[in-house]
Amino acid sequence: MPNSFKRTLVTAALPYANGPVHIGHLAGCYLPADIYVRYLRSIGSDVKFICGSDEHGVPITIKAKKEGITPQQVVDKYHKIMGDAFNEFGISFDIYSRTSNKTHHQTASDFFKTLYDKGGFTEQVTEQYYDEEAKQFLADRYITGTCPKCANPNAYGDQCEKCGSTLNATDLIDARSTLSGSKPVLKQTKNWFLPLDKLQPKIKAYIDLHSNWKPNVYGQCKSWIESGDGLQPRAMTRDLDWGVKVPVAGADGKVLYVWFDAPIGYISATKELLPNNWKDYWQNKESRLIHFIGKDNIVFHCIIFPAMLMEHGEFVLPDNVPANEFLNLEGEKISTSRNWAVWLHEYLQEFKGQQDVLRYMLCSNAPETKDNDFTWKDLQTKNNSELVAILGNFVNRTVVLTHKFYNGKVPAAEKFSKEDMIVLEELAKFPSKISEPLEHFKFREAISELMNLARLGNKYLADTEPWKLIKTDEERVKTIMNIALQITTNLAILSEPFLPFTSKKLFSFLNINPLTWLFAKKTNNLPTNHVIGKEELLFAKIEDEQIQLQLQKLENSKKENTPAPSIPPQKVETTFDEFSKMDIRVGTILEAERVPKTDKLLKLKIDTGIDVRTVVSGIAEWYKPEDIIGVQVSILANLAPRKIKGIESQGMILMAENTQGELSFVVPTKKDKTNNGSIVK
RNA sequence: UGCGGGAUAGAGCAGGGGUAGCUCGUUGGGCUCAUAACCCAAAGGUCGGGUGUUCGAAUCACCCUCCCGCUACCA
Repeated sequence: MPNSFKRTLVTAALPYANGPVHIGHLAGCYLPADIYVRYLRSIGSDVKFICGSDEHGVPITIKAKKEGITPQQVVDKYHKIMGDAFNEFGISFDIYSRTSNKTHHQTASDFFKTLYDKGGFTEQVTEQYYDEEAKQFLADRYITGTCPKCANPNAYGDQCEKCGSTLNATDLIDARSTLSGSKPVLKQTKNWFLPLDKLQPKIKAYIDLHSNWKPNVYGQCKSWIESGDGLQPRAMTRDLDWGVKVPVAGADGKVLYVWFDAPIGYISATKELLPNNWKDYWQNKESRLIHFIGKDNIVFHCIIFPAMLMEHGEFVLPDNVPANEFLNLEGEKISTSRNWAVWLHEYLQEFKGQQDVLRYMLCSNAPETKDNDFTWKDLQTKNNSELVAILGNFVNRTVVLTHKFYNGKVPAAEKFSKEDMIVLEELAKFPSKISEPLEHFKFREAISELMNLARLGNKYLADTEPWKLIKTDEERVKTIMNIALQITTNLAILSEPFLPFTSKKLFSFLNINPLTWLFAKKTNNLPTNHVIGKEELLFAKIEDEQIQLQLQKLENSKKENTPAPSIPPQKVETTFDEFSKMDIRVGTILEAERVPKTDKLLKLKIDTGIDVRTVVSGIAEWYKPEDIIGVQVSILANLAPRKIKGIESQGMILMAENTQGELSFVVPTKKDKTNNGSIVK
C-alpha cells in the first residue's frame, strides 16, 4: 500500500435486495474485496470494510406488488438471506448495513440538500408516462409497446431488443404499462439533474489522474467521457414513493434516484460503524477509498459518485476501483430471472463446511481481465488436484510424520544442510511473492503463489525423504521436520486472506494462536517441544456424484425456465376490407446474401410472379443464404418500399415467430400447386 | 452504430520488441510418509487472420474476423 495513506476504507458494491447472492457477485466483488481487506488487516493496516443492502428503486416495488407484500417485507427478507450468507461464507465486513435504515435516510437526505443548496443541480420538467391505475410514474423499462423502427410489438420503453435500437418511451406505438396493462398517459414532472456535462472537465481531470487503474476500468471511463456527446445531465430524483424522500420543497412523491442514494450508503454505513470518527475515513486526505464492484457499476463509481463527492466538496475521491468482469456459469450468462446461477445460500447448505473450496475456485478463476466461466467440473478438479492433493496432502504428511516420529512434539532444527538453506530462502520469499500481486489486485496470481508454497513443501519432503532417513540419520530428520512445520506455519499465515477457514484449522492443527503476516518471516513461531494437535483432513475429495447432482439441478432449472411462454394477446379487431389491402403473394428466393456490417440482415432477390425484386429481411440469425435459394416464401408485396442499410427493400417476407423469438418462413405446403404469384388470402 | 475489454499448448491463464511461460490434464519414470496422494521428466503452441515498421514482432502501427460488455437501474 502506498505509504502516503494512513488508513483505507474498502467498500463492496451494495447488493440489490431483490434476490439472493450468487457466485457471480462473489467472484466479481465480495471475495476479492474480502481477500484484500483480510490481507490489509493481517499486515496491521488501519482498514474498514463496508457493505450493506441496497433496498430502494423500482424493481423492489414491482416485486412487492407481484408477491402481494410491502417493499419493506421484500427487503427484510433478502437483507437477512444475503447478510447471513455473506457471514457464513467468511466475508468479513466490519459492518453490513442497509439503505432503508434511518441513518442512511438522514445521510442521503443531507447530502442531497448540501448539493441542492450549493446549486449543484439543474431542474428540468419533462413529460413522463404515468400509470393511472397503479398511480405511479413508469420507468422506461416498465413500458412496452410497438417499436417504431421494426414493428416489434414487445419493445421496451428504453430499447427494442429485436432491432436493438435505443428508444424513448414516448416513441413507442400503443404504449402499455407492464404494471397494470393499462394505457399510460403523459404527465409533466419536475426532477433534479446532476449536470455531468458541465462537470465533465473536472471528471476528466480526475480520471486522467488514475491511468493506473485496471485497463477495463480506465478504458470504460475514457470511453464515456470522450465518445459521442460526452457526459449528459442525469436525473437524481425519481417519481416514486419507495426510497429517500427528496428533502426540498415541491418534491412530494419524489425520492432520490437509487444510484444517488446507494453509494451514499457507504458513507451511512461507516457512520453507523464509527459514529464518532467516520470522518477520518471519508474526509481526510490521508485516507484511501477503494470500491470493489462488478463491471456493470463502473460508471456509477468512477464518474457519477466521484462527481457527487466533488460537488459536495468535503470528501475524498475513490483512489481505485478494481472492477472485475463477469463470471459465466457452464458457458452461459448467469441469470437471476432464469434461475441460472449457483446461489450462495444453497451452496453453503449443500457443501457444508466447504466455504474455502468455493473461495479457492472463485479466486483462482476470477474474471480479472475478461469474462470467465465457472463449471462444476473445474471446481471438482481444483478441489481434488490442488486443494486436496497439494495443500491438504502436504499438511497431512507433515502432521502425520510429526506424530509418528515425535509424538507430536516439534523437533529442534540443529544443523542446516545446503538443501535446507535453499528451501528456507525460498520460504522467506513467499510473503512478498503473495503480497506484491495482492496490492495490485492480482488475486489469481497471489493465490497461485500460495499454492506454490505448498508445492515447495511437497518437493522438499520428496527430496529429503525423512521416512527413509529416520532409519539412518535421526538428527537430520529433526531439522527436516522442523522446516516442514515452519512451512506449514507459513501456510497457515499466508492462506488467511484467501482461505480463512483453512487457516484457522491449520493454526489449530499446529496448536498455536493465529499469527499475522509479519510472523511469516520468523523462524521461531513453533518453539521446540511444542506439542501440535491431531491430524485431520483439511479438504475432502469431491466425488463425481456430487457434481452430477449440481449439473442436474441446473438442467432442471433450465427446463423450468426456458419456455416462459408469453403469447402476446390478440390485437384489436380488424375488418376483412382492411385485411384485403394486404397483397400477400407466394414467391421464390432466387438469390440471397448477407448485408455487410449487420448481424441480422439478408439481401434477397425474390421472384414474386409479378416481378423479380429485392427484399432486405432480418433473418440472418435463422437462415444461411446458401440454404434458402429456391425456397418458397410468403411476401407482402404492396408494402411501401423502404431503404434499409442503403438498400431499397421492396416488400416484406412473412415470418412466424415463436415465444423465443425464433423466426421461420411461412410457406405453402403444396409446393407444386402454388406457382409464384399465388395470392395469400 | 459508436466505444471499451479480450483472442497465447487439450482446458484455464501469465507475459507486452531479442532462446514462448505457469497451473490442471495427458504420457513415461521415481517414491511409498501421505486423501491411488507426492516428486521428476517428456510430449503438446507458425501466440485469432492479414499487411506494415524493425537487424529482430506474441509484443508496436494499420486492416479484418470472432467472443464479451457498455451506450446510462440486474454483481
